[in-house]
Amino acid sequence: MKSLKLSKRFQRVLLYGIVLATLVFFLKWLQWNFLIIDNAIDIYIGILAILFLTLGAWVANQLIKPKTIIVEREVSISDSKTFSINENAIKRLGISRREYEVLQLLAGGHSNADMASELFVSLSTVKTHVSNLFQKLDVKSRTQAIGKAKELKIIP
Amino acid sequence: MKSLKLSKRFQRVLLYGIVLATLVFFLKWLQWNFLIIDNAIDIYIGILAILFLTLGAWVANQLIKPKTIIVEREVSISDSKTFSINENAIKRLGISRREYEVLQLLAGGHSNADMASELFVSLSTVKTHVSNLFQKLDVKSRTQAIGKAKELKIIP
DNA sequence: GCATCACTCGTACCAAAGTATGATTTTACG
DNA sequence: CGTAAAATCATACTTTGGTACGAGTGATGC
Repeated sequence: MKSLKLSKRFQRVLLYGIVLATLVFFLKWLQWNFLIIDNAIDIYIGILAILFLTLGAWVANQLIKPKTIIVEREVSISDSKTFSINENAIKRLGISRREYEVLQLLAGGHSNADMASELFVSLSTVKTHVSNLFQKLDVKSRTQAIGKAKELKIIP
Repeated sequence: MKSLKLSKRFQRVLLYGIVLATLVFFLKWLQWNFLIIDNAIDIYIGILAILFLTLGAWVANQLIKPKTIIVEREVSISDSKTFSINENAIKRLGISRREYEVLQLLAGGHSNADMASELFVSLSTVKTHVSNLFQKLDVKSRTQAIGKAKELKIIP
């Protein structure tokens, strides 16, 4: 990467050199021509001035470090993107994998029967998981469970 | 603001004009001096070139528009501060004041009996409100009601 | 091999949630 | 003043949620 950059910079410097050389030849030619016409040196100087002025401007434009103005713009990020699961809390409460699945469906508004179908288990199994969850979360209903789970950042 | 900017720009242009005029006088003086020395025109041209090259570079440096880089900085804004109640949705769904109170307690994880105590009404009244809420929110359980109400930004 | 844990399922029972219907009282508005 | 919407309550009923207890299975690790 760095060698490439140096090489590019070298190429640019070479280009400037060639341009300058060409310019010098052009000037010599101009000088030769205008020497014939007397008192035309002012015109010659004018052309020369414009040329070098332009050249200087161009070179400066090429070489000057871009003046950067950094504008910071606040971007609102919804919590849904910022959210990260607090796996620590899950472990601390001793919530198992299956129980966590149930918790997610629970928070999604599914009934026990729905979850049973979704997870291919019986209704009683789901009830057991739910009951165990309530004990671990220290709540007494699914609505409270949802609230607490969100508080603990267990679910989004 | 705009008049100030224009005035500043004008001042700058005026400055450039003065510098140029001074330079022209200087050149004339140089020309006068070097005419005495024969074949010294090359030196004269060299000085002239360097002068204008520098001038061009300087002018370019002054005039180049600063490149503006907008950096978007991600700033997390918590939803709690961003949140505003969507009263429009409440009206659209025809949710009454009392029903909304019930909805808030509902989302807080309270049971029907709890809400009855809290609102000083009977259990059946709460049930009626809850049932009406479900119809208006088009859901079948309190957990779904909470989810939908949050979706619609009716509750935080 | 045995203990432990996660997962599964069943039964039984009670509490709570949810529905349906009807009725009364308040409140707000033209 | 009358009326419509909101709020209240009751009763009866069905469904769902939640608890308690027991029990079988499979995987893991010492």
